[in-house]
Amino acid sequence: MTDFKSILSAVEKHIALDDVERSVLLSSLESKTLKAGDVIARSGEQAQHFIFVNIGCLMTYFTDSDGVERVLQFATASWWTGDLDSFSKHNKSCYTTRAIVDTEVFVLTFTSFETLLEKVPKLERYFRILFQNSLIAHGRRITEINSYSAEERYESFRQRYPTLEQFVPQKYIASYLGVTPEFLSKVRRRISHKA
Amino acid sequence: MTDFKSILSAVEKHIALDDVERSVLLSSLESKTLKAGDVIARSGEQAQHFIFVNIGCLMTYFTDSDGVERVLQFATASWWTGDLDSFSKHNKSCYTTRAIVDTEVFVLTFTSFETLLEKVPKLERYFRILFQNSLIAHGRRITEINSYSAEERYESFRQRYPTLEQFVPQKYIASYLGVTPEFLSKVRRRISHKA
DNA sequence: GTACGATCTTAATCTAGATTAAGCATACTC
DNA sequence: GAGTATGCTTAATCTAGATTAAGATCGTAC
Repeated sequence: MTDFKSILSAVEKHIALDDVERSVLLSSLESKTLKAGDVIARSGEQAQHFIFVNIGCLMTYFTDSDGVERVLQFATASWWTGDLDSFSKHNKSCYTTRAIVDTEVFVLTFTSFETLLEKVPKLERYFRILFQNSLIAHGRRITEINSYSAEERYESFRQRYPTLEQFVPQKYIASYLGVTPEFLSKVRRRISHKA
Repeated sequence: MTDFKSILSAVEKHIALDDVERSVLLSSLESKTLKAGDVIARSGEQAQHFIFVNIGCLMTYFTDSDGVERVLQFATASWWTGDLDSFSKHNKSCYTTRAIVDTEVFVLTFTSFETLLEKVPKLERYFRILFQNSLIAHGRRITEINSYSAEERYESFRQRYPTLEQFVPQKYIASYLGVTPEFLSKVRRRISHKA
C-alpha cells in the first residue's frame, strides 16, 4: 500500500487541492522502489523522470573529463530531483542519479507532467514556488562556493543536512563540497581537534 | 513612451495572452530609469522588487566578511533579476543590485506580483518555466565552478555572454568567475599568447 | 597643465587544497 | 581462514590561484 502522505503534504503546503485534483495528481505518479546503488537516470541518456523522493536518498553527479565523479546534489525525503534540462528539453543528460540507500520514489514522465499541468493548472503555481525556492537555494550555494573556505562549506553542509553524514560515504560529501576526500579528512581532523 | 515589446515577447514566447491579460500585466509594472552606478536594491534592506531588465545591465553582488564584493550574477536585456529570497520571504537581503550602464527596468513589487498572479493565473506557468530554466542554468554553473579551472570558466563565460566584456569592468568579471582580478589578468595574457 | 583616483598589469611570494602514495580498517568472497 | 576490494586517514610534495606590492594607463577635476 503506497503512502502518499508525504507528497500530498508537500504540495498542499503551497496550494489547496480538492478531491478530484488530488486523485488526478496521485494517479499520474508512478511509484518505483530502488535498492542502494541502483541508478534511476543515466548520463548519456535522456532523463525520463522528474522524481519525488518519498523515502531514502538519491544523489546526482556527473563524471568530468578526468573520470572523476562530481556530486551536484543530494535529494532526501520530500525533495524533488532530476535533470530538468534533459527532462524538459529532450537532450542527453550529463548527470547520473543513483540511490545511496534503499529508496522509494514517485516519478512523473515528461508527458505525464505536461498532461497533469493541463488537467490541474493550479499545479503550475506549486511548481513555480518549488522552482523559485530551489533557485534561492542554488543562488546561496553559488555564493557559498566562491566565498567560503572548504571548512566553512563543510560546517554549513552539516547544519543544512545534519542526518546525511550518517549514511553518505564521505567521498561523496567531499565531492559535493568541491574538495578531495583526502582534504575533507584533514578538515574533519582539524575541526575535531578544535572542539 | 515606454516600450513593452521586449517583456511581452519574453512572456508570450511561453504563454499566449489576450488583450485584457496583456494590459493587466503591463499596468502592474512600474518603469524605472537608472544611471550607471545607481543601486536599485541594497544589502541589509528588504528587496522591494522583482526586476525585468528592458535595456542595459545590472549586477547583483554581496559583500563578504572581508569586505570583498562577490558578484553572483549579471542581468542583461530581457533577464529577470532580484533577490527572490528577500523578495518573497520578506527577510533582509544580503545582496546589492546595481546598474553597470544606464539601464531601464520594469519592476514588480511583492503585492503587485501577487495580485498579478491572482488576476492572470496563466502567468504562474510563465514564471514556473522561467524559474525552471534559471534553475537549469544555476545547476550548470555549480558543476562548472567546482570542476572547471579558472581558464575554462572564463572561456565559457565569454561564450555565454559575448557582449558583456565590452562594458563590464574586468574586476567584476573576475569576481563572477570566483578569482581575483590579478589572476584573471594572468589568464587573459596566457590565452592571448596561445592564440 | 598636474594631481588624484580608478582600473588594469606584472611580478614575487605565499597558501589552500590537489596529487601521490602508503598504511589501516571493515567487509565480502572464495 | 587468507585474499582482496573499498573506504578512510596520514603525510610529503606539488600547483592553481591568493596576496602583496609596484608600476602603467586613463579619465577627470581643479
